[in-house]
Amino acid sequence: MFVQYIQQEDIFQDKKALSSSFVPQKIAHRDLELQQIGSMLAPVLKGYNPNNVFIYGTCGTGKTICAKFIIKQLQEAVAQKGNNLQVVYINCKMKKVADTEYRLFAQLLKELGECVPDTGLPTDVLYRRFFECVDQKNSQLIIILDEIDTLVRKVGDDFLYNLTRINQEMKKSHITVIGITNDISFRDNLDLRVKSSLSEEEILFKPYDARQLRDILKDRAKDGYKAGAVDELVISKCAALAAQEHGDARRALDLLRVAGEIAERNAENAVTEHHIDMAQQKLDMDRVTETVRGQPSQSQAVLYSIIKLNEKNTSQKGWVDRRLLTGDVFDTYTSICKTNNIKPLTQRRISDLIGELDMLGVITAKVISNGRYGRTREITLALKEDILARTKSLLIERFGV
DNA sequence: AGTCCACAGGAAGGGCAGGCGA
DNA sequence: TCGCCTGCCCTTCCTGTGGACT
Repeated sequence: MFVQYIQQEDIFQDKKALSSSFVPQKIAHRDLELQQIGSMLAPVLKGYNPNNVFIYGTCGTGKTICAKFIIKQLQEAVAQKGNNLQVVYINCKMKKVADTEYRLFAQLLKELGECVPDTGLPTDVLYRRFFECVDQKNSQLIIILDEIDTLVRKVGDDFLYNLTRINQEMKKSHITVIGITNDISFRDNLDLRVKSSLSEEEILFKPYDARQLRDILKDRAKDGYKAGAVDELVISKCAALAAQEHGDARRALDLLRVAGEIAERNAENAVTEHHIDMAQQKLDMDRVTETVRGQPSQSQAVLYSIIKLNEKNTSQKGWVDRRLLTGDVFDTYTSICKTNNIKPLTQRRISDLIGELDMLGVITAKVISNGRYGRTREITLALKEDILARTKSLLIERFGV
């Protein structure tokens, strides 16, 4: 069964180079930004304390990769001088890892080599242990908090205040925070007290254009694919598609990699434009179905009721009020619960679940006012036809027709 | 100008599971 | 074993809201 697979010629040279988390030797079109971050962190080399740095920019603009790239170089330079520098990278979006204040500090302690239980300790105990651990190390500590806006939105900005305040109490060490966020207005929403204690520096990453994406893809394809496996046309197409998605380089790399996987699976030795189209479809499909599958059954029931109502509305002939409102969704949801023997949640909770589905990009929910007929949310599905059909069949499997 | 609707969404707290230390 | 702590999911209660209607 595997003979064919083994005999088949590999089109990848180093697949890791096509992953968005791979840090390349050279980062194209980010010279200025790299220089800015570098100069902000450079005081570490002379034993001074750098300011906190905040990096803003939409998805796939190279924020994380640039931060990691500079940190790597800084670590090498610091090692040459014989100073002490520790770096901890934490993605605040990682569920069950750093999505609460407790988990963030538990994770920081774990990264510093301390043993901490996942739950059970009072948060102030964790703070004390963290403080003691950092101060004992007698070194500079750089904490990179990726997607920091997610955590602030969830638990508030107190932890940032506490994190920066620790510096005032420590005698031998110093903490620098590098916050990375997609939310341009992140800083404006911070508490004044936090803003002043952060005294941060800011850098904005602009989205890549199609030409810049093409250069990035070319570099990566050179490392990732064997010679002749991808041509200029294929790369241009990937770049153009990703440029439409707000210049997202991560998306461009995913497209290029998945297209290669599809070609490989079809036993072809080169990636074509057709493979890119298939890759795009697959990426969209995977994102949605995985999201839906990972939701709790109550959320799935809410989504199913939205799909059912949407279908009912579009199948009706003549003029009908096609708007889908929270109340309608709740009614359908309760009947689905009834037939499936699930205890229905309250309307208040369903309102939150609708908001969560909106955040996930599966639906769009806009608050509207119908005058004396009340204020509600107008809900529309945000799925393409083929993905909707797949999602529907997934939910039918779960709840029946 | 005031009323009213159908919610949105904030705040508080309950119940549960699970860990720690005495 | 018990009390205290955590996170998480949920309910209950409440105030706020925008615009059609009176």
